[in-house]
Amino acid sequence: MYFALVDCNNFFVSCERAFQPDLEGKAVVVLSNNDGCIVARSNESKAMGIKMGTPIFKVKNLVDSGKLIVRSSNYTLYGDLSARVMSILREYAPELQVYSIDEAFMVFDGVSLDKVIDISKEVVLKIRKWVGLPVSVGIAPTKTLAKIANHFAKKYPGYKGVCCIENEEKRKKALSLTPIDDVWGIGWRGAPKLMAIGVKTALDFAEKREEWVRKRMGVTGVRTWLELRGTAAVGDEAKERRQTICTSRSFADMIEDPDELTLRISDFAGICAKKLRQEGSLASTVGLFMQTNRFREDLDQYYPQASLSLDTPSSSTTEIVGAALKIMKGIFRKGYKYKRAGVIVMDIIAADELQGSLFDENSALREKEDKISEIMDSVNGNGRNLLRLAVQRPGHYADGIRSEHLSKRYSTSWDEMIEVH
DNA sequence: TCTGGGGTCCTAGGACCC
DNA sequence: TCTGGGGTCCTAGGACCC
Repeated sequence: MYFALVDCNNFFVSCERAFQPDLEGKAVVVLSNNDGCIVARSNESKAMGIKMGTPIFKVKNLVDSGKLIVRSSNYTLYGDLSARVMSILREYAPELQVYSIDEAFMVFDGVSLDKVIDISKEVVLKIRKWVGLPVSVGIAPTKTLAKIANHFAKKYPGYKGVCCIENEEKRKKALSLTPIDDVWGIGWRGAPKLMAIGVKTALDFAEKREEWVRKRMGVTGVRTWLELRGTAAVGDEAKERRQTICTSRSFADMIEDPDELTLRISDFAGICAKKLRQEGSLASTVGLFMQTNRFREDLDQYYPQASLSLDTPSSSTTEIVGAALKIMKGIFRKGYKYKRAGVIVMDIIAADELQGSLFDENSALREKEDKISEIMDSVNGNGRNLLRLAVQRPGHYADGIRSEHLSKRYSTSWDEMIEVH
């Protein structure tokens, strides 16, 4: 059994470059929602010492002097290119486990190593040619080792994008060259503790005894330990239905006005309802949180949160929005400046699992609402929110989010595709 | 002045029950 | 006033991931 981890290099930056080739070879970063901080870096910007998560204002002088190029995040574009990559991988892999927007494990059971390597090489060339993105592949008997192999494939051009850890000798060599904080599953909090007691490389860690690991790092630590030793212990997390869906944003400005906040929260709730319907899911509980600006120590802080159970699991926009606003009425306090809020839908079940409740007097109304929601979905495609509930001001959501360096919607808008091709 | 968003899993501790 | 022990369930918070 082999896992081949396919990972797009500097994904968001590479997506920008795919449609704007003059960005090749330059230091480029992509910003988070709201143009807040850096969430993707090209190799050139990494080499300049720019760290993940840096607030953009801290490198303002580099931007102003033209040494660093900035793009707002364009999730429509990234989502579209991701889908193209995944569909190519599905042509080659007997089983594909999509791990995130830019990563997937191809799972090969009973396929020879030579064949796995050949396929991986072909995948690298094909994605480069057909989607325009550079990808790397790491092959190994466990996912954690595949991650490490992938790291080598990215770091050393000699591998031409494909690196394989297939025997004991290579495994030990690779682990001895991997710092403990580069290991998947060992976070930035855990690594310093391990370093302090002399565990500096992945190999140091893998050679500890199981009880030693369990005592210090619990069951998750043991899982990583097993994987590093060649025993697969990480399952397919993506396969299961999502258990919560959250839509949250920071606001460009702080909000005090409850009417204003009502509009934003309605938007978030509406997006949650739409995501539920897209997945064929229903939520039983709706949660809401609001936060003041934690960086403003001069202002009073308030971080309320609460949730509400629905009588019947639902994915209706009106019901989810209604619940979120009801919670808001309960936790809103005047006099605070809110910087962030979010709606979470929880206790999710499959829509076809729902047994009609005899006590649900509103089932006819509910059916009608589902139809209304469906119509809203079909009209609201492509990010164009034309039809909304009365409470949701048209186009309002985009108003509150800063996005000053946005690339065009190359892959999803006709006008802009014509412009490119 | 400006500081992301969306997930999962595990654990400790409280509530409650017998 | 004393005040066991074990089980389950729930929740908050920590830690990790991209």
